[in-house]
Amino acid sequence: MLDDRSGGIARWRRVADALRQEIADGSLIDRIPPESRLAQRFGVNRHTVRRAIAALADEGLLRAEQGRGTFVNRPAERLAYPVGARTRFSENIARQQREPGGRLIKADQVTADARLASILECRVGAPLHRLETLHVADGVPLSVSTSWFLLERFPNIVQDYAESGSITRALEAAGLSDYRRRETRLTAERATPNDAQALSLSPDGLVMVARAVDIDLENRPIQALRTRFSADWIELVFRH
Amino acid sequence: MLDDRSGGIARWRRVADALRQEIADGSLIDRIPPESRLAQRFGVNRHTVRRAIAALADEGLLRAEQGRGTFVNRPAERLAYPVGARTRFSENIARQQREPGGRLIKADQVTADARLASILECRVGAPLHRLETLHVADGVPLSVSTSWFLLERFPNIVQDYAESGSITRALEAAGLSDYRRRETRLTAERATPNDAQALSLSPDGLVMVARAVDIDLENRPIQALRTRFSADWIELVFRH
DNA sequence: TTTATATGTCTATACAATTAGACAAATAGG
DNA sequence: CCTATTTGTCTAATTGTATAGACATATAAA
Repeated sequence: MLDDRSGGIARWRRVADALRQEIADGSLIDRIPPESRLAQRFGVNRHTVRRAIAALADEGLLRAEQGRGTFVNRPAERLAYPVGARTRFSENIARQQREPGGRLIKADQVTADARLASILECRVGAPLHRLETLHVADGVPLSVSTSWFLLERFPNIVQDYAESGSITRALEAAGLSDYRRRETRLTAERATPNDAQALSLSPDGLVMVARAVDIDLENRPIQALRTRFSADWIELVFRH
Repeated sequence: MLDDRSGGIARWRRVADALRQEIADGSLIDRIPPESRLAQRFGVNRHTVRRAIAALADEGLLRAEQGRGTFVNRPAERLAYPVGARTRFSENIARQQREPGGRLIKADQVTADARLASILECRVGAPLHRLETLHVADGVPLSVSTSWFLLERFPNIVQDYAESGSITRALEAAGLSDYRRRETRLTAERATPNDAQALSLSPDGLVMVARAVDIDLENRPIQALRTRFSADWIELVFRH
C-alpha cells in the first residue's frame, strides 16, 4: 500500500538536503558540479536538480550564474558550541569572536507536570515561569530554548531576562551568583514549524534537542531547559 | 498546527513525523485519537491521516484494529546512552539489563587524509585500518560506527575485533589495558541509505553523528570514530 | 438488538511532482 | 569568431498527493 518510490519526501528536497549537508561539512566548495552531472549522480532529472538548487539559492547557500556555473556562497563551517558544566551562551559565542544576543519570544506561566516536578523537585501543579528564548550570534539565530523556573523562587525572572537578554545576568539579579549544569540529554528531531521559522531553517530542517537541568551551588535545581540547536550550522562539543 | 505550504514534504509524512515524535516522547500511549479527530487537529483529510498511520504501522509503531481504534505497540521509551571519558558500549548496555553485541560490517585499509592525520597525529597518507561496526542491544541495532586505527600500531585489530565483537577487548589484545575519550563532537543528519538499512530506520530516519577521538594513558590518539546513533530510540546523556 | 463509534475500501477530482525533450542565452577558451 | 559548456525557459505526458463523499465492516455499550 505504501509506495516506497517516494516516502513522502519530494526528490528535489532529498537532493537539496544532500547538497546542504555536503556544503555544511565542506565537501562542496566554490563551484559545484553542473546540473547535468548532479542529475546523473542522484539518478534524477535535471529539472529536479534545478528545483533543489533553487531552494538552496533561496536559502542563500548557492548562487547560479548563467553560462558559468553554480557557486557556494559561504564557506559555511559549522560553529563549534562547547557544552559543559559551566556552559554560558554569551561567553561561548564571544570566545569565537562573535556578537552574542538573546531575545525573549514568549513568556507565560504553567503548572508543573509529573516530569517537571521531578526535575525541579517541587510538587505537581506548582506554578512555573515558562520562557521561550532565541539566541543569536552576529544576528544569526543558533538556538531556541524553552526554560522553566519556579515562580516562587524567581518571581521576576521574565522581566530580568527581557532587560538583559541573558539568563546568567537575570539569575544574578535574583541573587544567584553562580550555577552549573548537572546533565544534558540529547536527541535529534525534525524542527517544528515554529522552531524552523525562529531558526530560519527550511521547513524540514533538523534540530538537536538538549534537555538539561541547571543547579545552584547547593545542588538545588534552578531551571529545566529544552534547547533546540540548528543541526546544519552547529556542532556540539563535549570535552570529557 | 501543520504548515499549509508544501515544502517538498508530503502532508501525510508530516503527520506521521508528528505522531512518531509524540510516541517517542510519551505523549501518545495506548489508544491514539480516532482518525477523524486527528484529521481535524492537523487540518488534513482523513485519508491523509490514514496514510500516515499506515506508514507508522509499517514501522511497527502502531496497530489499527477495525471498530476498536488504533494503538501504540511499544511503550517506546528512549534508551539512555551515557557518554563520557570512559564510555564503554558493552558496559553501558549491560548496565541497563540488556544484552550487548557487536558485529563487523566491513573492514578495509585507507590512507590518512589531512583531517585524519591531524586527529591521529600521523603523516598524511599513512596507512589506516577502517572498520565499519554495528552495535546492538537485545538484537536491536542502536548504532553504526566507522573507526580508523593506525595500521602500524594495531596491525591485527580487525581480526581481534571480529573474534571478540568488542573494541575494548580488541585493544586489550593489542596490549592496551586502558584508554579514554578526549572529546565528542555532535551533529544530526538524515541517515544515508546504508545506515538506515543497518539501523532498521525508515529511509528518511534521523541519526545523531558523534565524532570522537580515543586516547591512551599517555594522551596519544588511538582511534578516530564516527558513530551514528538512531535518533528515534536513543538519547545521549552527558553528565558534567 | 440497536446505536454510536471506529477502521477499511472504493470512486472521483484537482493539484503537485517528476520526467522528457527542445531550444534560448550567457560564458570561457581556443 | 566559433564551439563547447552551462544555466534558463518552455511545453507536454506521467505519476504521486490530497481532498471529498459514500458505504462496508468490526467493536463496545446501552
